[in-house]
Amino acid sequence: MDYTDLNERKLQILQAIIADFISTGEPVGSRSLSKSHDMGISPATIRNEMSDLEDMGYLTHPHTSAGRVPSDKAYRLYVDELMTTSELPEADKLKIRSKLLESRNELDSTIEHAAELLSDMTNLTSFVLAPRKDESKLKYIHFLPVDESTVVLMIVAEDGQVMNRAIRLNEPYTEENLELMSKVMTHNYMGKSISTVMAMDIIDDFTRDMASLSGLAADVVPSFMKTLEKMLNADLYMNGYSNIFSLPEFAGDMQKTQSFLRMLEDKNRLTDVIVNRENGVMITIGDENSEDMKDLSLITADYKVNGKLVGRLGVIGPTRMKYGKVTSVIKYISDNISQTFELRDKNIKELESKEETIDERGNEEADG
Amino acid sequence: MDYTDLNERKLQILQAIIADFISTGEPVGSRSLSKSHDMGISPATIRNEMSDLEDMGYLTHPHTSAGRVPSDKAYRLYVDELMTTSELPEADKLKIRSKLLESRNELDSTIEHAAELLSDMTNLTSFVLAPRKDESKLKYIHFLPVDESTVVLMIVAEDGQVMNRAIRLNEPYTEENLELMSKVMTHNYMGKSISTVMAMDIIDDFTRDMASLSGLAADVVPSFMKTLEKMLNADLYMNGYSNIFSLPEFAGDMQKTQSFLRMLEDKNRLTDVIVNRENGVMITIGDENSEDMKDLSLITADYKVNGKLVGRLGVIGPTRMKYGKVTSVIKYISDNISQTFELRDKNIKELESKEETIDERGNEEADG
DNA sequence: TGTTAGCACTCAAACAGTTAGAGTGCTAAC
DNA sequence: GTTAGCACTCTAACTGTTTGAGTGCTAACA
Repeated sequence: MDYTDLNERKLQILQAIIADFISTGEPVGSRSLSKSHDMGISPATIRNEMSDLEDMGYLTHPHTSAGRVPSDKAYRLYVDELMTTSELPEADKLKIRSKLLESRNELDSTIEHAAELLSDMTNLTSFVLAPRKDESKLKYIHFLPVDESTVVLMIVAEDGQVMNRAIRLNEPYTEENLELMSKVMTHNYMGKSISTVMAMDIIDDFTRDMASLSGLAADVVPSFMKTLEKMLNADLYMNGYSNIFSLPEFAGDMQKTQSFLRMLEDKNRLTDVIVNRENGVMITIGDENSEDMKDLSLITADYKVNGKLVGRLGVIGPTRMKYGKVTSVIKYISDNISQTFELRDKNIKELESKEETIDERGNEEADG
Repeated sequence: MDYTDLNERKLQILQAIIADFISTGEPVGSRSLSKSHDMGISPATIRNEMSDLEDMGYLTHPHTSAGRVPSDKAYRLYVDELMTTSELPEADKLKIRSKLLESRNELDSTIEHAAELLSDMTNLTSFVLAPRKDESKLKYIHFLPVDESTVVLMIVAEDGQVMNRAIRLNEPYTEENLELMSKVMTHNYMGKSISTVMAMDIIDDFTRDMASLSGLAADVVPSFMKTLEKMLNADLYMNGYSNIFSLPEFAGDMQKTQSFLRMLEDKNRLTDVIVNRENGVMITIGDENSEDMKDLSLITADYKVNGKLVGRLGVIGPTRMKYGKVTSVIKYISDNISQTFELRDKNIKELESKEETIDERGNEEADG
């Protein structure tokens, strides 16, 4: 977008207003602005500029005698043009690195840790979407006996995702049945993406390749489909629900707090929103979001495992948030998740030549 | 406990006060009490009795000129002696049955549904603790290859619980290695309870039975232990966080709401509390709980799968709750989970013929 | 012409005073 | 033992007032 309608001074004033408002949460007035940011012009002049900025839609006015508040448009400008994304302090970086490395052998806990870090460091509500699997390919399908009427279905994807589900059967089965099903289904679906398989006619495959098992199909197929669906609807880890209580915009407003929490409780909806975002770092502000989030901002970023985009993480909070700081944190964390999981491959090569020892020193790597 | 210190009339008055307070949330005064419950004595007499009840610790007084509020002791008496647990209306029963049957082939979703039902019908925050596995026995241990440096560890227990975890290895492996590990570990640990295995010296077993794999042990053993631990720390599903916003005791009190939600966010702590409760229906009121829940009440019950106690569900909310109604709902749901999973073996046919009618009617009112 | 000082005006928030209502505790009479 | 009556208490709701931060406008100034 083009912001040539704003001259240098207007930009400067707008930036000052946004900065002040972000840090205090109070509408900022001309007088206090001219005091705090010593910019060599009088409050009256600032007022004139503010008035112009309001006409242009960058500022609003809660009521006649209140200070100015940045509009969503102003935040957009700020994020695109004015914001300074400062480097994260070394202490924060260290904290992130060490916490992520702590669990680097376990994908799931890494993801949980990432959510914790994110909400702790931004003081907002964070979420991490575990691997996106639309295009991940199936590798095994396996049925395991549990008791006479229960089996476990296990699906393994090439990217390491495993999902299982207990299925209660209404018909008896034999171990041979399970073996056969496992083999045939693995053969039929391996190497195919989840969405491809979901579009196939599984029942048809059953009757063609495992006619003797058509009785089991009735029990197994729906669960199989649901499990695939669940693999697509990746888990959403959330953290820091109650952080909003420390924000002044929610402090007095039970209504607002309630609707925020209600919105967060609808995980399917939220997952949907998150899944459908653009890749890379994406910031959406206020009314750029859907109706039920029009007072909120979302910042998301992706992380990779082995160079492939697999998951997404981010925060949600009021439009008044420290965009610069938050963006830095999110970027650093997502890069670090990716790195944590990429290092490994290189490391192993190194390891193989050097043999041993890295394991003990494991904690200090990922430097630089 | 013995409540012989209370004569008939005191009991009657106390019951009336508790009933009124539970339904309105407002302190109840002598005058309004004598009006609403026509008990043939004057407000003055009631006042005298109230004063006695206060001396005995059954009532408290927010301030001089306010009505009386039941103390935790009063609720305890109410729950033990006075409460009437009415039968659940048929509509509610139907709703519960049909929703649980909907997912009867999948243990996990049944549990989720139970939590949803519970919070919907009590308007409180509900939780369901998935199967308790302290004593469940291991059945298989299996390692699956994913890529050159990742394997999936899968542990299956006799009760059908499956847990898996991706492990990243710092050493290369071969499929034969995995086979061997799977076989030996299954052989060593099958039929043993999780806690027994956790107490064993796994590393030692490795060096004895799979000396050639001692290199892998360093990567595998910690993850194996953690996975067992995770199997013990059963998942806690929660539902209805935001229900408390509709309760007057929280409505004006941000502080209280915040601390409630913060408490709920500490899932480990909460799981601990729930795990350590007594079997059967257990109600704990106010200061009978630990310090951080001293303004709250908990009601829990257990559910069974195949006749064995496996999980626990319940609600948490202010001490002012509809103990009778809530208890009925919890009981009905827990019995129904147990039944859903037991019925199966007996006469599935019978169930299926009934199920059709329930299913149809269930769908009408499902998901608004 | 852009900048500034001054001034009238506005509004929310904080404060103080008042009233109404619901309640208590005590006492004396029934 | 029960009750009516009464003085007293406290909160919640309401009123009016003040204060302070802010605006918009106008007229003077560089």
